[in-house]
Amino acid sequence: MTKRSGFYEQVWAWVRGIPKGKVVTYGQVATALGTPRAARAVGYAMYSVCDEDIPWHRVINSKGQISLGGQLARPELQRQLLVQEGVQFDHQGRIELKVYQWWPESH
DNA sequence: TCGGTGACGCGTT
DNA sequence: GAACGCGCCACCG
Repeated sequence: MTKRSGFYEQVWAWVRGIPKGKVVTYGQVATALGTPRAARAVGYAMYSVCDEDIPWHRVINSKGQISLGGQLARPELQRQLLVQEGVQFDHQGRIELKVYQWWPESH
């Protein structure tokens, strides 16, 4: 299966392991995969994702806010999905990373 | 093979 | 604290 050929597969697999009610940053995923500088590639992977099994909405930027801007899905959709899982936003529409950020080694 | 693109991150102003 | 610019890595044509 030529699956490992895609860096995306690794990203999707890692993102799939994010527990409900928690969020992670692009740079964090890149770091977990061994490429802290590949945050952009991670964002690209999210753009390419089309599986509903992947909690792409749990991946946000280091600023704790949603960027997006494409037709794929509006920021309000991601915000709604996160709120539906119990994640709360500030008045500026930002997420408290120190509260909701999840670390696989942080257990 | 090469260039352009993109849901980012960090440093500086 | 916010905004701007450069650099980073991976994928597509």
